[in-house]
Amino acid sequence: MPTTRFEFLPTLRELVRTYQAFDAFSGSHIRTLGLTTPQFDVIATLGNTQGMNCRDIGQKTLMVKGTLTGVLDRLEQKGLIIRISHPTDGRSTLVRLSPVGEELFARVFSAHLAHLEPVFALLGRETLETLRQHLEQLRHSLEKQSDPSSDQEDFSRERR
Amino acid sequence: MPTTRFEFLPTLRELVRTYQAFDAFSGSHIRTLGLTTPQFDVIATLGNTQGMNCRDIGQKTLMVKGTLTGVLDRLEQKGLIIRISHPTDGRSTLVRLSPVGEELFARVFSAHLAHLEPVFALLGRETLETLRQHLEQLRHSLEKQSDPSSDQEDFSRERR
DNA sequence: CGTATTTAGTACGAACGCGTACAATATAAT
DNA sequence: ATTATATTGTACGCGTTCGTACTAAATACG
Repeated sequence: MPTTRFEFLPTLRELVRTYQAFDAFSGSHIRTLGLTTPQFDVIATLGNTQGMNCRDIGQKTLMVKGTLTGVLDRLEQKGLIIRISHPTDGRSTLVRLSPVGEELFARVFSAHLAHLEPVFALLGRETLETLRQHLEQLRHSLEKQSDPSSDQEDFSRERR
Repeated sequence: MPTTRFEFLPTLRELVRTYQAFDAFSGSHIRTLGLTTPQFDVIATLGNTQGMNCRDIGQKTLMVKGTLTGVLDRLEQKGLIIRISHPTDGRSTLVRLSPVGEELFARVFSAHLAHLEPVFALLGRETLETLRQHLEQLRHSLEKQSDPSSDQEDFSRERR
Protein backbone atom coordinates (compact mmCIF):
# COMPACT_ATOMS: atom_id res chain seq x y z
CA MET A 1 0.00 0.00 0.00
CA PRO A 2 1.60 3.22 -1.15
CA THR A 3 1.56 5.83 1.57
CA THR A 4 2.17 8.47 -1.09
CA ARG A 5 -0.67 8.59 -3.57
CA PHE A 6 0.15 11.96 -5.04
CA GLU A 7 3.90 11.72 -5.32
CA PHE A 8 3.71 13.02 -8.85
CA LEU A 9 2.73 16.52 -7.76
CA PRO A 10 6.27 17.88 -7.40
CA THR A 11 7.13 16.66 -10.89
CA LEU A 12 3.96 18.14 -12.26
CA ARG A 13 4.61 21.45 -10.59
CA GLU A 14 8.16 21.46 -11.93
CA LEU A 15 6.90 20.80 -15.44
CA VAL A 16 4.69 23.86 -15.25
CA ARG A 17 7.34 26.05 -13.70
CA THR A 18 10.00 25.02 -16.19
CA TYR A 19 7.73 25.55 -19.14
CA GLN A 20 6.82 28.99 -17.88
CA ALA A 21 10.45 29.84 -17.23
CA PHE A 22 11.31 28.86 -20.77
CA ASP A 23 8.39 30.79 -22.17
CA ALA A 24 9.42 33.90 -20.27
CA PHE A 25 13.05 33.57 -21.28
CA SER A 26 12.33 32.94 -24.92
CA GLY A 27 9.41 35.35 -25.13
CA SER A 28 11.23 38.33 -23.68
CA HIS A 29 13.95 37.95 -26.27
CA ILE A 30 11.47 37.57 -29.10
CA ARG A 31 9.66 40.67 -27.89
CA THR A 32 12.82 42.72 -28.35
CA LEU A 33 12.67 41.65 -32.00
CA GLY A 34 9.19 43.12 -32.34
CA LEU A 35 7.30 39.82 -32.44
CA THR A 36 5.22 37.67 -30.12
CA THR A 37 6.01 34.01 -29.57
CA PRO A 38 3.23 32.67 -31.81
CA GLN A 39 4.19 35.17 -34.51
CA PHE A 40 7.81 34.06 -34.30
CA ASP A 41 6.74 30.43 -34.52
CA VAL A 42 4.85 31.10 -37.72
CA ILE A 43 7.74 33.02 -39.26
CA ALA A 44 10.13 30.25 -38.28
CA THR A 45 7.81 27.63 -39.77
CA LEU A 46 7.39 29.44 -43.06
CA GLY A 47 11.08 30.24 -43.43
CA ASN A 48 12.86 28.35 -46.22
CA THR A 49 9.59 27.03 -47.64
CA GLN A 50 7.42 27.90 -50.61
CA GLY A 51 4.46 28.42 -48.30
CA MET A 52 1.82 26.11 -46.85
CA ASN A 53 -1.82 26.13 -45.84
CA CYS A 54 -3.20 26.93 -42.40
CA ARG A 55 -3.69 23.32 -41.52
CA ASP A 56 0.00 22.56 -41.92
CA ILE A 57 1.07 25.67 -40.05
CA GLY A 58 -1.24 24.72 -37.21
CA GLN A 59 0.29 21.28 -36.95
CA LYS A 60 3.83 22.61 -36.94
CA THR A 61 3.19 25.38 -34.43
CA LEU A 62 0.73 23.45 -32.25
CA MET A 63 -1.86 26.16 -32.71
CA VAL A 64 -5.55 25.56 -33.24
CA LYS A 65 -6.88 26.99 -36.46
CA GLY A 66 -9.06 29.54 -34.73
CA THR A 67 -6.04 30.99 -33.00
CA LEU A 68 -3.99 30.88 -36.16
CA THR A 69 -6.41 33.08 -38.08
CA GLY A 70 -5.78 35.98 -35.71
CA VAL A 71 -2.02 35.52 -35.65
CA LEU A 72 -1.92 35.44 -39.45
CA ASP A 73 -4.12 38.53 -39.60
CA ARG A 74 -1.61 40.48 -37.56
CA LEU A 75 1.37 39.16 -39.50
CA GLU A 76 -0.36 40.08 -42.74
CA GLN A 77 -1.08 43.54 -41.39
CA LYS A 78 2.61 43.93 -40.60
CA GLY A 79 3.42 42.95 -44.17
CA LEU A 80 5.38 39.87 -43.13
CA ILE A 81 3.24 37.24 -44.84
CA ILE A 82 0.90 37.03 -47.80
CA ARG A 83 -2.20 34.91 -48.27
CA ILE A 84 -2.79 33.47 -51.75
CA SER A 85 -5.73 31.39 -52.86
CA HIS A 86 -4.62 27.80 -53.24
CA PRO A 87 -4.25 26.72 -56.86
CA THR A 88 -5.72 23.21 -56.58
CA ASP A 89 -7.85 23.21 -53.41
CA GLY A 90 -10.48 25.91 -53.29
CA ARG A 91 -10.88 25.62 -49.54
CA SER A 92 -7.24 26.21 -48.71
CA THR A 93 -5.25 29.39 -48.45
CA LEU A 94 -1.57 29.35 -49.28
CA VAL A 95 0.43 31.33 -46.75
CA ARG A 96 4.01 32.38 -47.37
CA LEU A 97 6.55 34.93 -46.25
CA SER A 98 6.65 38.25 -48.03
CA PRO A 99 10.07 39.61 -49.05
CA VAL A 100 10.10 41.63 -45.84
CA GLY A 101 9.19 38.50 -43.92
CA GLU A 102 12.01 36.59 -45.58
CA GLU A 103 14.43 39.28 -44.57
CA LEU A 104 13.16 39.20 -40.99
CA PHE A 105 13.42 35.42 -40.86
CA ALA A 106 17.03 35.50 -42.04
CA ARG A 107 17.91 38.11 -39.46
CA VAL A 108 16.04 36.75 -36.47
CA PHE A 109 15.81 33.00 -36.56
CA SER A 110 19.40 31.99 -35.96
CA ALA A 111 19.79 34.89 -33.55
CA HIS A 112 17.09 33.44 -31.37
CA LEU A 113 18.53 29.93 -31.46
CA ALA A 114 21.89 31.39 -30.49
CA HIS A 115 20.15 33.04 -27.55
CA LEU A 116 18.74 29.71 -26.39
CA GLU A 117 21.76 27.56 -27.05
CA PRO A 118 23.87 28.37 -23.94
CA VAL A 119 20.94 27.60 -21.65
CA PHE A 120 20.66 24.06 -22.89
CA ALA A 121 24.40 23.60 -23.29
CA LEU A 122 24.64 23.65 -19.50
CA LEU A 123 22.67 20.42 -19.28
CA GLY A 124 24.84 18.22 -21.39
CA ARG A 125 23.93 15.91 -24.21
CA GLU A 126 22.89 12.87 -22.20
CA THR A 127 20.76 14.79 -19.76
CA LEU A 128 18.96 16.45 -22.65
CA GLU A 129 18.28 13.12 -24.27
CA THR A 130 17.05 11.49 -21.07
CA LEU A 131 14.86 14.48 -20.37
CA ARG A 132 13.38 14.28 -23.84
CA GLN A 133 12.64 10.60 -23.45
CA HIS A 134 10.95 11.04 -20.09
CA LEU A 135 8.85 13.89 -21.36
CA GLU A 136 7.84 11.83 -24.33
CA GLN A 137 6.87 8.98 -22.04
CA LEU A 138 4.70 11.31 -20.02
CA ARG A 139 3.10 12.76 -23.13
CA HIS A 140 2.30 9.34 -24.48
CA SER A 141 0.76 8.41 -21.18
CA LEU A 142 -1.35 11.55 -21.31
CA GLU A 143 -2.44 10.87 -24.85
CA LYS A 144 -3.28 7.29 -24.09
CA GLN A 145 -5.65 8.26 -21.32
CA SER A 146 -7.22 11.12 -23.22
CA ASP A 147 -10.84 10.81 -24.10
CA PRO A 148 -10.79 9.65 -27.72
CA SER A 149 -14.24 11.17 -28.28
CA SER A 150 -12.80 14.68 -28.20
CA ASP A 151 -11.78 14.54 -31.83
CA GLN A 152 -11.87 18.20 -32.78
CA GLU A 153 -8.47 18.93 -34.25
CA ASP A 154 -6.63 16.12 -32.56
CA PHE A 155 -2.91 16.17 -33.39
CA SER A 156 -2.09 13.83 -30.58
CA ARG A 157 -1.64 10.68 -32.55
CA GLU A 158 -0.01 12.19 -35.60
CA ARG A 159 3.73 12.21 -35.88
CA ARG A 160 4.63 13.77 -39.23
CA MET B 1 34.01 20.96 -32.33
CA PRO B 2 30.34 19.99 -32.04
CA THR B 3 28.81 19.31 -35.41
CA THR B 4 25.37 19.67 -33.84
CA ARG B 5 24.85 23.13 -32.49
CA PHE B 6 21.11 22.91 -32.03
CA GLU B 7 20.76 19.45 -30.62
CA PHE B 8 18.52 20.80 -27.89
CA LEU B 9 15.65 21.51 -30.26
CA PRO B 10 13.98 18.07 -29.99
CA THR B 11 14.03 18.32 -26.20
CA LEU B 12 12.65 21.83 -26.34
CA ARG B 13 9.91 20.81 -28.70
CA GLU B 14 9.06 17.87 -26.47
CA LEU B 15 8.84 20.15 -23.45
CA VAL B 16 6.28 22.31 -25.21
CA ARG B 17 4.29 19.38 -26.56
CA THR B 18 4.20 17.60 -23.23
CA TYR B 19 3.16 20.70 -21.37
CA GLN B 20 0.38 21.31 -23.84
CA ALA B 21 -0.72 17.69 -23.67
CA PHE B 22 -0.94 17.94 -19.91
CA ASP B 23 -2.79 21.23 -20.09
CA ALA B 24 -5.30 19.78 -22.51
CA PHE B 25 -5.78 16.64 -20.47
CA SER B 26 -6.14 18.43 -17.17
CA GLY B 27 -8.09 21.35 -18.57
CA SER B 28 -10.73 19.29 -20.33
CA HIS B 29 -11.49 17.49 -17.10
CA ILE B 30 -11.64 20.72 -15.13
CA ARG B 31 -13.95 22.17 -17.74
CA THR B 32 -16.46 19.40 -17.07
CA LEU B 33 -16.49 20.63 -13.49
CA GLY B 34 -17.52 24.11 -14.62
CA LEU B 35 -14.17 25.78 -14.01
CA THR B 36 -11.17 26.96 -15.99
CA THR B 37 -7.66 25.89 -15.11
CA PRO B 38 -6.66 29.15 -13.39
CA GLN B 39 -9.94 29.19 -11.51
CA PHE B 40 -9.33 25.64 -10.32
CA ASP B 41 -5.81 26.56 -9.26
CA VAL B 42 -7.13 29.38 -7.11
CA ILE B 43 -9.79 27.19 -5.53
CA ALA B 44 -7.22 24.48 -4.86
CA THR B 45 -4.85 27.03 -3.32
CA LEU B 46 -7.47 28.52 -1.04
CA GLY B 47 -8.83 25.16 0.06
CA ASN B 48 -8.13 24.24 3.69
CA THR B 49 -6.86 27.73 4.50
CA GLN B 50 -8.25 30.73 6.30
CA GLY B 51 -7.64 32.86 3.21
CA MET B 52 -4.67 34.81 1.93
CA ASN B 53 -3.88 37.97 0.01
CA CYS B 54 -3.45 38.26 -3.76
CA ARG B 55 0.30 38.31 -3.53
CA ASP B 56 0.40 34.89 -1.90
CA ILE B 57 -2.15 33.44 -4.30
CA GLY B 58 -0.09 34.74 -7.19
CA GLN B 59 3.04 33.05 -5.92
CA LYS B 60 1.29 29.74 -5.39
CA THR B 61 -0.50 29.70 -8.72
CA LEU B 62 2.32 31.31 -10.74
CA MET B 63 -0.02 34.04 -11.91
CA VAL B 64 0.95 37.68 -12.13
CA LYS B 65 -1.24 40.00 -10.15
CA GLY B 66 -2.82 41.64 -13.17
CA THR B 67 -4.08 38.27 -14.36
CA LEU B 68 -5.23 37.31 -10.91
CA THR B 69 -7.54 40.27 -10.57
CA GLY B 70 -9.66 39.07 -13.48
CA VAL B 71 -9.73 35.46 -12.33
CA LEU B 72 -10.77 36.52 -8.85
CA ASP B 73 -13.45 38.80 -10.32
CA ARG B 74 -15.05 35.86 -12.09
CA LEU B 75 -14.77 33.57 -9.08
CA GLU B 76 -16.37 36.26 -6.93
CA GLN B 77 -19.12 36.69 -9.48
CA LYS B 78 -19.76 32.95 -9.28
CA GLY B 79 -20.01 33.25 -5.53
CA LEU B 80 -17.08 30.89 -4.91
CA ILE B 81 -14.79 33.35 -3.12
CA ILE B 82 -15.14 36.48 -1.02
CA ARG B 83 -12.83 39.48 -0.75
CA ILE B 84 -12.44 41.00 2.70
CA SER B 85 -10.37 44.04 3.55
CA HIS B 86 -7.26 42.96 5.39
CA PRO B 87 -7.41 43.65 9.15
CA THR B 88 -3.83 44.85 9.65
CA ASP B 89 -2.57 45.90 6.20
CA GLY B 90 -4.76 48.49 4.51
CA ARG B 91 -3.29 47.72 1.08
CA SER B 92 -4.10 44.02 1.15
CA THR B 93 -7.27 42.16 0.38
CA LEU B 94 -7.98 38.91 2.14
CA VAL B 95 -9.37 36.34 -0.26
CA ARG B 96 -11.05 33.18 0.97
CA LEU B 97 -13.48 30.53 -0.16
CA SER B 98 -17.18 31.14 0.40
CA PRO B 99 -19.22 28.26 1.82
CA VAL B 100 -20.20 27.32 -1.73
CA GLY B 101 -16.54 27.47 -2.69
CA GLU B 102 -15.61 25.21 0.23
CA GLU B 103 -18.20 22.73 -0.90
CA LEU B 104 -16.89 22.82 -4.45
CA PHE B 105 -13.31 22.38 -3.27
CA ALA B 106 -14.23 19.32 -1.25
CA ARG B 107 -16.06 17.79 -4.16
CA VAL B 108 -13.62 18.62 -6.94
CA PHE B 109 -10.06 18.69 -5.69
CA SER B 110 -9.42 15.07 -4.92
CA ALA B 111 -11.51 14.06 -7.91
CA HIS B 112 -9.13 15.90 -10.17
CA LEU B 113 -6.04 14.44 -8.55
CA ALA B 114 -7.56 11.01 -8.96
CA HIS B 115 -8.03 11.80 -12.61
CA LEU B 116 -4.35 12.67 -13.00
CA GLU B 117 -2.90 9.94 -10.87
CA PRO B 118 -3.03 7.00 -13.30
CA VAL B 119 -1.26 9.03 -15.98
CA PHE B 120 1.76 9.55 -13.80
CA ALA B 121 1.61 6.13 -12.24
CA LEU B 122 2.61 4.70 -15.61
CA LEU B 123 6.00 6.38 -15.34
CA GLY B 124 7.19 4.92 -12.10
CA ARG B 125 8.67 6.59 -9.09
CA GLU B 126 12.28 6.82 -10.23
CA THR B 127 11.45 8.14 -13.67
CA LEU B 128 9.29 10.81 -12.10
CA GLU B 129 12.06 11.84 -9.77
CA THR B 130 14.69 11.93 -12.50
CA LEU B 131 12.35 13.90 -14.71
CA ARG B 132 11.75 16.38 -11.93
CA GLN B 133 15.46 16.84 -11.34
CA HIS B 134 16.24 17.39 -15.01
CA LEU B 135 13.43 19.89 -15.37
CA GLU B 136 14.68 21.70 -12.31
CA GLN B 137 18.17 21.79 -13.77
CA LEU B 138 16.84 23.30 -16.97
CA ARG B 139 14.78 25.84 -15.08
CA HIS B 140 17.75 26.92 -13.00
CA SER B 141 19.80 27.31 -16.16
CA LEU B 142 17.05 29.45 -17.64
CA GLU B 143 16.82 31.59 -14.54
CA LYS B 144 20.56 32.02 -14.33
CA GLN B 145 20.74 33.42 -17.84
CA SER B 146 17.68 35.60 -17.47
CA ASP B 147 18.20 39.30 -17.61
CA PRO B 148 18.29 40.35 -13.95
CA SER B 149 17.15 43.87 -14.89
CA SER B 150 13.64 42.64 -15.66
CA ASP B 151 12.54 42.89 -12.06
CA GLN B 152 8.77 43.30 -12.41
CA GLU B 153 7.27 40.62 -10.23
CA ASP B 154 10.19 38.26 -10.32
CA PHE B 155 9.43 34.98 -8.52
CA SER B 156 12.36 33.24 -10.07
CA ARG B 157 14.72 33.42 -7.16
CA GLU B 158 12.17 32.91 -4.41
CA ARG B 159 11.54 29.47 -3.06
CA ARG B 160 9.07 29.76 -0.22
C1' DC C 1 7.92 64.73 11.59
C1' DG C 2 7.88 64.76 6.57
C1' DT C 3 9.35 62.96 2.34
C1' DA C 4 10.94 59.07 -0.70
C1' DT C 5 10.56 54.56 -1.83
C1' DT C 6 8.32 50.21 -1.82
C1' DT C 7 4.28 47.27 -1.88
C1' DA C 8 -0.76 45.67 -2.88
C1' DG C 9 -4.15 45.73 -5.80
C1' DT C 10 -6.76 47.45 -9.85
C1' DA C 11 -7.50 49.36 -14.70
C1' DC C 12 -6.66 48.92 -19.34
C1' DG C 13 -5.17 47.53 -24.06
C1' DA C 14 -3.23 44.04 -27.13
C1' DA C 15 -2.65 39.33 -28.21
C1' DC C 16 -3.38 34.65 -27.51
C1' DG C 17 -6.14 30.15 -26.77
C1' DC C 18 -10.02 27.36 -27.20
C1' DG C 19 -14.78 25.87 -28.16
C1' DT C 20 -18.58 26.47 -31.11
C1' DA C 21 -20.84 27.75 -35.14
C1' DC C 22 -20.71 28.65 -39.92
C1' DA C 23 -19.91 29.08 -45.23
C1' DA C 24 -17.47 27.23 -49.01
C1' DT C 25 -15.37 23.56 -51.17
C1' DA C 26 -14.02 18.72 -51.75
C1' DT C 27 -14.74 13.83 -51.35
C1' DA C 28 -17.52 9.62 -50.51
C1' DA C 29 -21.70 6.98 -50.88
C1' DT C 30 -25.53 5.44 -53.26
C1' DA D 1 -25.39 12.74 -60.87
C1' DT D 2 -27.16 13.69 -56.34
C1' DT D 3 -26.90 13.59 -51.80
C1' DA D 4 -24.32 12.95 -47.53
C1' DT D 5 -20.18 13.66 -45.17
C1' DA D 6 -15.69 15.60 -44.28
C1' DT D 7 -12.31 19.35 -44.58
C1' DT D 8 -10.60 24.29 -44.71
C1' DG D 9 -10.68 28.53 -43.03
C1' DT D 10 -13.10 32.38 -40.71
C1' DA D 11 -16.20 34.63 -37.14
C1' DC D 12 -17.25 35.21 -32.53
C1' DG D 13 -17.39 35.09 -27.44
C1' DC D 14 -15.23 34.11 -23.11
C1' DG D 15 -11.33 33.73 -20.40
C1' DT D 16 -6.56 34.18 -19.76
C1' DT D 17 -1.85 36.39 -20.03
C1' DC D 18 1.26 40.06 -19.99
C1' DG D 19 3.05 44.84 -19.81
C1' DT D 20 2.25 49.38 -18.36
C1' DA D 21 0.22 52.86 -15.73
C1' DC D 22 -2.12 54.29 -11.65
C1' DT D 23 -4.03 54.79 -6.71
C1' DA D 24 -3.66 53.93 -2.00
C1' DA D 25 -1.31 52.42 1.90
C1' DA D 26 2.87 51.09 4.42
C1' DT D 27 7.72 51.46 5.37
C1' DA D 28 12.37 53.63 5.13
C1' DC D 29 15.04 57.55 5.36
C1' DG D 30 16.40 62.16 6.33
